[in-house]
Amino acid sequence: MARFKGQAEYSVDAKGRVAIPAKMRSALNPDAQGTFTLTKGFEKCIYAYPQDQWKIKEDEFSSLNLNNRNARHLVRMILMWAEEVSLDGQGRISLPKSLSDYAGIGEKALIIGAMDRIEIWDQAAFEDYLNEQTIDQESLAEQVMGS
Amino acid sequence: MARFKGQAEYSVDAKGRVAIPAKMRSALNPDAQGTFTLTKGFEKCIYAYPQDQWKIKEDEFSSLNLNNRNARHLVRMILMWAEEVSLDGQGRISLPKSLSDYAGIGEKALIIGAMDRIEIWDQAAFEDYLNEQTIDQESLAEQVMGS
DNA sequence: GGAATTCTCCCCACTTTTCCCCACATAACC
DNA sequence: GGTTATGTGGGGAAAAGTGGGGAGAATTCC
Repeated sequence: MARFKGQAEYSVDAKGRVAIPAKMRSALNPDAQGTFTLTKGFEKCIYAYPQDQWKIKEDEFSSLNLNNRNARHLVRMILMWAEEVSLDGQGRISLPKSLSDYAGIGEKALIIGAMDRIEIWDQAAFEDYLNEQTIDQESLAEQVMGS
Repeated sequence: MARFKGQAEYSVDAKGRVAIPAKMRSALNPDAQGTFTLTKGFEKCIYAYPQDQWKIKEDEFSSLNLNNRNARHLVRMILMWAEEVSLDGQGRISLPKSLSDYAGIGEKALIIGAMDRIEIWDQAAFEDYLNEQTIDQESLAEQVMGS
């Protein structure tokens, strides 16, 4: 499994393209064939799953009980925003308008590696997100990971 | 497991490179392949985990439930600052700008061995840290390690 | 239905950064 | 005292990031 980490601030050009950092590209599983599935993040950002990881997600969805109304809704919401994109010769992807609007992405994007996915944030939106977090990292670590 | 100890004061060159003390290099597990993952320390310093140690950390993260908002935030905060670096032919690593800014690293860095990781401090910042510590080492030992 | 326009994708070119290698100085060791 | 290992500095090749032009497909408009 590809494990992404690190951050980078890259510019979004007039055509809506962003480069994926070389370090993350090299962490990609060859199976992913330079293809990502983009979708809405839970926070105000875009999630980019490499193709091989997305397959696993899809399997999870199909294993849900779709007789349950909430499950149906969740899957619908996730899939309706999902879009497949590929790296161009320069290692960039182009962001679909609907998603970049949702994340409020302007001229500068923040690319963050987060384990099995890459997150794409607008720089200012990410700062807002940080300011919203009231709990400090030390207490959080204690709470989430145990003592 | 590699166990680092000792300290050394090394200079940071114009390209942001610092040497890792030969003693610590030789304490490295061959599995680490001369590669470290650097990340933000809780104090104002950089943590450097050898690759084999970092793998263990990552396994912990991936076992967390990422449907939980706090867990997502924690993983994001930790991983976004994580960066992989390798020793060059001269036994140096180059410090990413984001991390050396955070730790306030100038021309002189203090390298400290701390069990499973190496800590990289700015010399002046470390002195400040020492001055902030009000409790003396003896009482601290008593408090932390028991009688 | 055909022409014009827009959009998408692929390719080329330039700039900056990164990485690798070589060279020297100092210190440790035999 | 000579030799080896360690720390420091810098030059140059290669890769990464950025921007833009142009062919082809899709869409719109008349």
